[in-house]
Amino acid sequence: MATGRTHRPATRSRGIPEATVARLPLYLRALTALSERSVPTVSSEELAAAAGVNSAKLRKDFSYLGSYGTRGVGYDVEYLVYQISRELGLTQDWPVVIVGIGNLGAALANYGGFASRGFRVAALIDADPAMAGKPVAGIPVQHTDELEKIITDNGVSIGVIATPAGAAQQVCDRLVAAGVTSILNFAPTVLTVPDGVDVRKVDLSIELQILAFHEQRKAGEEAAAHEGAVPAPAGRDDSTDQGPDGDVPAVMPA
Amino acid sequence: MATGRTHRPATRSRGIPEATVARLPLYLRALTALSERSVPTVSSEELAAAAGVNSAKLRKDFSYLGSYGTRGVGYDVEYLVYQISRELGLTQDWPVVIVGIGNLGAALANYGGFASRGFRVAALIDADPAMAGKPVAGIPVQHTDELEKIITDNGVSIGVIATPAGAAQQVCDRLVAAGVTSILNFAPTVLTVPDGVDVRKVDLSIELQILAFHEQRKAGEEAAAHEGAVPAPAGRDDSTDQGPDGDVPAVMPA
DNA sequence: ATGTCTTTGTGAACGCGTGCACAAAGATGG
DNA sequence: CCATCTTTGTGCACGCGTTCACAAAGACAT
Repeated sequence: MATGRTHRPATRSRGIPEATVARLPLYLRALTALSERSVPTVSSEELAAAAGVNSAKLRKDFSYLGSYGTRGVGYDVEYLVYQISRELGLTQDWPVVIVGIGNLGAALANYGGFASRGFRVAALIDADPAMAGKPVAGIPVQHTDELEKIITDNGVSIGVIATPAGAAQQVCDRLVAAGVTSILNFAPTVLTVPDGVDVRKVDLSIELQILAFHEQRKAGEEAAAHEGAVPAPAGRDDSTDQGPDGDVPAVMPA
Repeated sequence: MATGRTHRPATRSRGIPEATVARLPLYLRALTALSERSVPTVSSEELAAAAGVNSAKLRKDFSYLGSYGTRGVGYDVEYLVYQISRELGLTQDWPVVIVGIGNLGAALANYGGFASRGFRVAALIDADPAMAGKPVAGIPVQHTDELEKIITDNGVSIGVIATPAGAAQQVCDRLVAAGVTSILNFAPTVLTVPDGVDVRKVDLSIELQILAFHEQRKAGEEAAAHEGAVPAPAGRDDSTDQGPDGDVPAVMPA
């Protein structure tokens, strides 16, 4: 996963496990696709395949919501779409603000997945005065000075931070002070927030590093297998010989 | 978290738990910051605070890598930076390709966090012929026809998919067929890949939906607390009265 | 050299998440 | 109305991850 909650606040809620909540949007997407194809019912097996999960897990997940299936038949697609939407809170409108309209912020503003699930971009905010008034994705960018007013006027409770790392904590503090209680953070920083505020982070660099780890491991195992030797004790990949390990630190720029 | 592995292949590797691997980049970032401030050593307590985790967890994580600390003193910052970098495979160069140069793809190409950790953008690929040759982030966009050649010529093993959902699986198949074994997927789709290929996904819409769930829960609890009543048995939020629940499905567009 | 003090490294307990396997439920056909 | 067949819902066991709590290890002062 590319994300992780910070600290773990009141995670477990009304008996619905966090892991289940994280999968509900996946089910919802698969169900929406079925709904568009006018499929009336679906079995746990089929839906699980579409969502890429185990069918037993899917059934257990749904059991936390209630008994919405019919034995011998499956689940009613439309009904389940509604139930999951309601459980996730998508039957209401969620105004969000995006702070930091750089490349990423602009991409987020243009992202269709936001609007299509009840999320409405209420405002775009940037610290650069030159950006003010300039429309991005059809919405004029506003200056950071307006942040507090925008939050309160629109009743915004969800904020998206797409600023450079250096500005993220400060922006976060202002968002929280103004009333935001959920934050989606794209800046590569650990945000500190008071209790009761949820933070989820999306960190592109971390995702790539995790992939690199597994990639390196795969390369190491393959090399070992090719040489017909026992797996190297620590999985070193000395194919690019840089001398023995544990020598000069390879420090990275930023 | 915004990400989740698909299916769970050979997760556990050389005894390093997946959860630990996912945190190593976090530690690395904190350590790099300390290194830049020329801090020679750091205790597990300090570093844990900087990374936003529990100190016991951090020590246990490090114990999987080896005994790199000194009791009574802490960890040598430079040495630890090197050890984690090596464990993550960041001491070598990882050429990556980004497929789908829309708003998001362009943002990724410009993202500094890639280059700064040993990841090199080897090529940008898009299906739109009009994009071909156009430079994005200083790199000329190439057409999808060149995909296979680019992969093999550059020895690319990591691919980033930033295409629309409809094209993602097809692009994924071609990447895998050409030799890519790790994929970072930004398209809102479940990708199917053969064994031995790792997929991590970043789904902005899912992250927001998870936040909305907790946001709704918070709102519900607060309302219940204000009325001095027992918490509603199922946490319904009927403030926007739409009649009794379980009625008309509120289907979403896309 | 010896004692004290700090901090690591880890054994052990606990809780959550996952997956198996099956009984219960309902549909469907005779 | 009964038998059969499909599919759900869940009890149970297992394994991973987290956290506590403490012994061992080393630095440092005397």
